[in-house]
This record gives sequence, C-alpha cells and structure tokens, in this order.
Amino acid sequence: MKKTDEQSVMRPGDSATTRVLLRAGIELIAENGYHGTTVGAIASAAQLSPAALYLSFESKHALLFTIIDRGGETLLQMTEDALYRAPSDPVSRLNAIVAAHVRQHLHFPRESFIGNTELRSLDPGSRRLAIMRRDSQQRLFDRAIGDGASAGVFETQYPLETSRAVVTACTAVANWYRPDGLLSADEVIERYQHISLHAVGYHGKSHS
Amino acid sequence: MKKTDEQSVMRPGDSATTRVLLRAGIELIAENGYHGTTVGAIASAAQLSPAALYLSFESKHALLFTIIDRGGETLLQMTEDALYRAPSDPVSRLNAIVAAHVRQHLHFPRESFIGNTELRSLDPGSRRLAIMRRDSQQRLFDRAIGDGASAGVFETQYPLETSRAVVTACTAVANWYRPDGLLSADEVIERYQHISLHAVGYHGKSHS
DNA sequence: GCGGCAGGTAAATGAGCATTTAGTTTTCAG
DNA sequence: CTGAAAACTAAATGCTCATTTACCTGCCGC
Repeated sequence: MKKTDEQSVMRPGDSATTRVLLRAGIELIAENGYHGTTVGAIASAAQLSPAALYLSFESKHALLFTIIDRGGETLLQMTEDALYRAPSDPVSRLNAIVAAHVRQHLHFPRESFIGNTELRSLDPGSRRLAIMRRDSQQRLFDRAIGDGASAGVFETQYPLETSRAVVTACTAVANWYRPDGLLSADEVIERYQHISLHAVGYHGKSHS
Repeated sequence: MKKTDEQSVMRPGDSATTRVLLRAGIELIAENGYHGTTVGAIASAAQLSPAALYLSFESKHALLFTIIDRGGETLLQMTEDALYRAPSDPVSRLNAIVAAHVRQHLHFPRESFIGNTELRSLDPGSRRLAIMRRDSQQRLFDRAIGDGASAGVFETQYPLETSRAVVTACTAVANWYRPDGLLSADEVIERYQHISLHAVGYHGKSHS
C-alpha cells in the first residue's frame, strides 16, 4: 500500500525521483530550515547523489519554491472548494473553511510549516507570489466572517482582527499537533470550528 | 533621547558593543533566519569587524541563544507580573495575561519572531531550556482559562484547545502588526482581549 | 546485440563561511 | 606621561557548500 502524499505537494506528473527528493526536502527543511539544510543531506536522505537533485530541479531554491508554491496552491484550492460546497449561511461557511484550513495543516504539518516560515528564503519574485496567495486565503476568512457580522449572525465588534486571530490559530495547529496524541484529526477540526464560532461571537447551536 | 530597547533582550550590564551587536543580530536574524545570516553581516551592521563579535559572545550560536533566552525570560516575567497584579477573577486574569503577551509581541516583534522560529537552530540543551519556558508561558494561559471554565464563568467546552488557540493567535500579532498601520498597540491589545473573552465563551460585559 | 539515451555518479570547482591568530590602537590608573 | 590592559582589526585558516563537469550504466527499440 502506497502512502498518499498527494493532495499537497506531489503531483501525478512527477517522476519517482522527483517525489523522493520532495519528500526528503520537506522533511529536512521543516526540521532544519532552508539555509540549515544542505543539498547533500537532501540527496542522501533520498538515497541519491547531490548531483541527482539537479536533474529534477534547476536549483536548491527551485526545490523550495516547488514545495511552497504547490503547498499554498493546494491549501487555497481545498478551502475554495469547501466554501463552494457549503450551504450559504455564515455558520456553515465558516465551519467549512475552518475545517479545510485546519485539515490541511493537520495532514501536512511540515509542508505548512515551511510555507509559513521560509517565505523569507524565497527570492523577491517568488515571495511576492506566495504572499499574494496567502492573502487570498486570509480574504476567504475575512469575507466569511465579515458577511456573518454584517448579517448580524456573528456579533463580534472586530471582524477583521477576529478573522486574523482565527486564521493564525488554525494555522498554528501544524506546530503542535501530533498524530499520536490524544485527539484525532477530526476531533481537532471539530473543536476548532467550535472555538472559531465562539471567537466571532456566534451565540447559537453549532449546527449539525 | 536614547531608544529604550530594554525590557526584552538588552540588559544593563551589557557593554555598548554588546548592545549594538544584539540589535544588529536581532534585525538580521529576524529578516534572514539564523543560518541565513552571517557573522560578517551582523558585525558590519554594527560597524565592527567580524572578529569583534567574539569579544562579546563565545560564538554565533551564543548570540542567538542570548536573544532567545533573554527574550523568553522577559516575556514570561512580564506575564507573571501582570497576573500577580490583576484582580483574581477569571476575566481580569485573562485580560491581564493577554495584554502582557500581546504587548510584548507588539513591541518586540523581531525578538518574538526569532524566539518562535529559531528554536530549531539551538543546540539540544539550549533548545530544551527555551521549550520549557515556552511551556510555562502556555500553562499560565491553560490555568487562567481552565479556572474560569471550572468556575463556570467561561463556557467553552474545550478549555485546553481554546487556550492554545488564544496563545497562538496572540503570538501571531508579531507577524503582521506594523506600527504605522491603522491600529495603535493599545487598540490591538484591547481587541485581542475582546476576542479572547469571546473565544473562551464568556458572555458578559468586558469589564472596565 | 547494439546504438543511444534517460538517469545516474564521483570528483572537481570555486565561493563563502565561522572562527583564530597576530598584531594595532585606545584607554586610563598611577 | 607611561605602560599595560582592553577593545578592536586585517588577514589567515580550514572548513562546508551549491553547482558543474566528465564520465558511467542499464534499458529499449530495432
């Protein structure tokens, strides 16, 4: 049974070598940071010579960019899809995007961590792209919470700051969640939906 | 008029050279990461030769440790003091520690950022120490929120997860707050107190 | 079975780095 | 003043690193 690392960084078109390099890069860069990880270490973890990396990627930087770019793209896509499928009331919408955002960060903590901490290691052009996507993700929450507030369903006086607080809290699950801990991923998601609804000032039952 | 960089990393006993090196190190490491910052760059920003750094610090690593250790110590101390001075009801206590935590992260965003992202660049012994202190900080919140929940003042069903969510959201202000933005530091603090009270399920007036 | 090529390697290249060494300049107590 | 300690520097030192080069090797269509 193959591990399904898909749904975040790996893509069907990738060769086996590219995939094993991405996996090793994600592991090591999450552990030691981009500048703290050498091409040799990545290659060695992938059971390849350093030179082999350059057959799959133009440079060390290109490997980092691939991880951040694809990871960010997937996160945004998953969240947009969840929003699209959700009923259009504010509670369902917020629950949907919180679930999508938290789930991705729980299932791909290393990819997420890299996306959140290594933007500074990207060259300016690549960084701008990654920041734009992160802002799009934030705006999904801003809109969902802002709409709920305008509709009077969420009673927060500070929708924008609450939106930021919710996103940052949901993002941080990648930093502390351990699959072998007390809570399953689904339990964490449920609790973060609950907490988020409280944070935005929703005073009703949490829905189904 | 001298800048008061105190209250986080600088200490009265530090020589002028040590201070200018710390300032430069904080600036550059926050920008480029520990491994992305060279001793030469720090020295040069401090208008010194690279060798001068070794008169104030044993190594590059010792400089990083000083930043993280002192920054963490100050954060914990400030939060403990705030708790000590606060009235003993749950709302006042939570407001006090949220204010202290957010204030420190707003006033020293670079120091905080380094403390949150460069633990991995510390050697194992130093890292353990930093993690222990971070856990102490988390426990202050766990206790404040747990007590409020036990007392029935906070109605959250998940006090522990809420505590983590609150701390991570408050910590993240260091990542986005800009002093030249729309909100003053005090306004941000007030709003985060408000959001935190909502998150823990407090349904009353926010106090004075 | 053989030519060629995708996929791989070992070793060289050259730059950059933290740290040390061997001085030089500044400071200041007596 | 003076001389010795304190503060600092320029220039090695001996790595480590990303990337390139020149060379393999096993597979596949023919």
